[in-house]
Amino acid sequence: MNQSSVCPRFEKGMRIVSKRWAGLIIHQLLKGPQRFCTIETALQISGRLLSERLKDLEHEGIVKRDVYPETPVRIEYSLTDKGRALAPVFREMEKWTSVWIELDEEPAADPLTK
Amino acid sequence: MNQSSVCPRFEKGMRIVSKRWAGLIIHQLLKGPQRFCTIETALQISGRLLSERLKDLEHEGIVKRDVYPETPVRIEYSLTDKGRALAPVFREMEKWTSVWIELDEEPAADPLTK
DNA sequence: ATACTTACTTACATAAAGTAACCTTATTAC
DNA sequence: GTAATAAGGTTACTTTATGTAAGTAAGTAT
Repeated sequence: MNQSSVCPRFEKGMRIVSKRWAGLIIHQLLKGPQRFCTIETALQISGRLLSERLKDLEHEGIVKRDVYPETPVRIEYSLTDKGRALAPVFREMEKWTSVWIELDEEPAADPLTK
Repeated sequence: MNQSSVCPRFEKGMRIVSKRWAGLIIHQLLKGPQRFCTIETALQISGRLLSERLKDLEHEGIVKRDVYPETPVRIEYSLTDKGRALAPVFREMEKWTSVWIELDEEPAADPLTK
């Protein structure tokens, strides 16, 4: 007895992409393949969660993990076709945020911006 | 010293919209104004969380709450302009899920669908 | 007065996220 | 050989968010 009127695929997709950090990680990887520490620094996410989330996304077929046995070892994360197919979603999201999102004064470092 | 390379507006927007249930609620309201119990049933979300999330979204200027003192009282939730402006994001998301999301067999109620 | 409906709240258990310290493999520095 | 550094994690622990169930408040309807 499923009362839900929401498309189950949409629901599942939303669960994957809107999980905390997942969207920002994908958005970051849309800029190109990157290694662990680069993403960690860019998003200010902890290693623990980045590791966990990258595993989730790899498991969902959105992220690909490549090991280059150089010295020191280089591990690059990139998007699969499925991941890259999310680009339009994020483009629209960027449009929306640039029009509708205001930052509450917070920087406190540059009073001239307000 | 903000090392983050992500646009703060994008980050903030993502936090709002990708919070658990927020996206599904907005998507649901894109179909038109609805009352509490309708959303509750459609999304299979608990009253506790729906109440909390609607308040968040109202606070962010995405959702509007209208009280009609009928009998019994009717309270309708709808999207503001800011909320409706998210439509293209969800359209792209729908496209992505319809192409890339597979449902793992789960229904168990209708074996003919597999 | 009692019951019913809608729209919430409260209280409590569980799960996820955040933080910090530690581990592993390899490489160079002393 | 021992220490120090670096990448890419993992473990242990605290805090916050989510899920579940039961309860409340206002306004009828009987």
